[in-house]
Amino acid sequence: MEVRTRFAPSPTGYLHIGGLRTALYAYLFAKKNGGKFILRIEDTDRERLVDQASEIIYRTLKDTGLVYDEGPDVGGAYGPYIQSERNEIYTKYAQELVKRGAAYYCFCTKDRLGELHAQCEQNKVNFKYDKHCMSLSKEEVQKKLEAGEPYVIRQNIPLVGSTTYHDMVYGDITIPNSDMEDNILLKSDGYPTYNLANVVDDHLMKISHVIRGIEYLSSTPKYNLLYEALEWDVPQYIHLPPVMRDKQAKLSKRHGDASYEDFIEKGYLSQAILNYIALLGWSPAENKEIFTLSELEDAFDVSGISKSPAIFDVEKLKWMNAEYIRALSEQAFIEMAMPYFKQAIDVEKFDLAFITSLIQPRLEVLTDIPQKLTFLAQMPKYELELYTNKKAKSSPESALVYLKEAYPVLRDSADFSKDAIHDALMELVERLGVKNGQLLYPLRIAISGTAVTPGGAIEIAVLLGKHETLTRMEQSMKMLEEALV
RNA sequence: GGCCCCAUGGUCAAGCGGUUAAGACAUCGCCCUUUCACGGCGGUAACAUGGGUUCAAGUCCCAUUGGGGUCACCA
Repeated sequence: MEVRTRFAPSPTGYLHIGGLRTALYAYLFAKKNGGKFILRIEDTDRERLVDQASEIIYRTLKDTGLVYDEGPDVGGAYGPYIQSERNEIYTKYAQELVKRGAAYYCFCTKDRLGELHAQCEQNKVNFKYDKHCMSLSKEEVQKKLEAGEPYVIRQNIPLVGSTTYHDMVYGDITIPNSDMEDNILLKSDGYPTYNLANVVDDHLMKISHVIRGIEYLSSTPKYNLLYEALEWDVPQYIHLPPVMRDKQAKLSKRHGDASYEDFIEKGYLSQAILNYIALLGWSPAENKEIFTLSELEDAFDVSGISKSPAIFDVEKLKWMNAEYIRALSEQAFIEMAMPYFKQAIDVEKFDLAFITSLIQPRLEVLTDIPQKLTFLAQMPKYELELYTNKKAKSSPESALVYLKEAYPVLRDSADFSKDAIHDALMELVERLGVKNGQLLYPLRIAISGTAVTPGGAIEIAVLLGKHETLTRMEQSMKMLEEALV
């Protein structure tokens, strides 16, 4: 039988990191097994719909490379793939379930349900619908229906016994039937609830493996009762442990936790995010961490899925992101970095390839680029104390001495290439009989005005060019002279 | 609270009855070095607790504790 998995988000906002991981695993499982990956939009809750949320889902899946074989915007043989367009189907099966005695019409008002709730609370017992409307005769039901009374259709759960199923990661799960409720399958607005819709759709769309969050682990027996009532084959189940923000709380929109798009905005690479979340709750058979999507497709296996919650660790994501940034080709890096370059410098004035060679290995996120380059656009005001560095044996006094030595060397250097400057300055170092740092450290400060720069004095001088380098040195020497009088 | 699930360093995790209990991130130290990174080398750091089973338990069973999930006309 062909493997078919699905990702079935509800369009209530951006795509959350946990949701993305679920999509990833469903995608990987399908690809690993030569199957199909399907996208289905679950928009039966008309009140929680968020405009454009579906488009965000399509876009994110495309950006990350999680290409779905069937879906609302790409079509397929089992559509429509948007639940709100499938209402007749759900109604039909809800009625079929009633016919088979697995469901029943319920006309209870909100008021009566409220009373029931209150009673249960008073008696300190768990609320459970009391099957009140099950006692209605066919004729009574028919009469109410004809009178246009609002109704829902509820699942008829057996009062005794228990239901067991096998989950591919959690093993056998058994739930006493008495702990399940007669949930609503079809709402009074005519839309189905998840309880009905997921079963009907997964069956009709021939989903072989249901991959979803652990929040469904204990309600799955209810769905299986529905499959059985309809005489349908129950799919395989793969429930996934949650992605946590910390030990206590799940990653959630409500707490302002970052979404996929937030991470992109913060300078993370799509593939780094994907790679990182792949490892959150799953570990490969071989001891390896950096994977391309297609490598993941190959390596993914259910046996590596963990059962316990995984805490999202931004520090590790940062490290992985840095790995991905470093692995970028020069051209690819420049392309991705361009918007950030433009924030800090005039890109026409600088050798971007050279900047790339300096900055690429020093980056964790793309958004760090501007602050690392601002000193190039304009010489910052700086404190004399910057010249003090114990390891380089540098002080404001020594700085002035060596700057005065370096100035003519640079001024007279016809060739201002990296090699030429390097050789000229090294010659000077040798002539003076000092350590590299004694000369180069203050030079770097003098032309950058910055404690930490991507690259040393020589690289920065090259970047700045001869004219700007000499101008900055003159200014710095002047400042030192005035301060050291 | 009922029911279900889970439990190895700060974090992700390997381990599937016999190991000096991997690896990665983070952290610390050293080396490299003109700052900062990168890179290299090394260190600190874990089987929640108590009972069993067994010649032998991180690995199996039970309990306790802790954590998560669920108990909607939400998914």
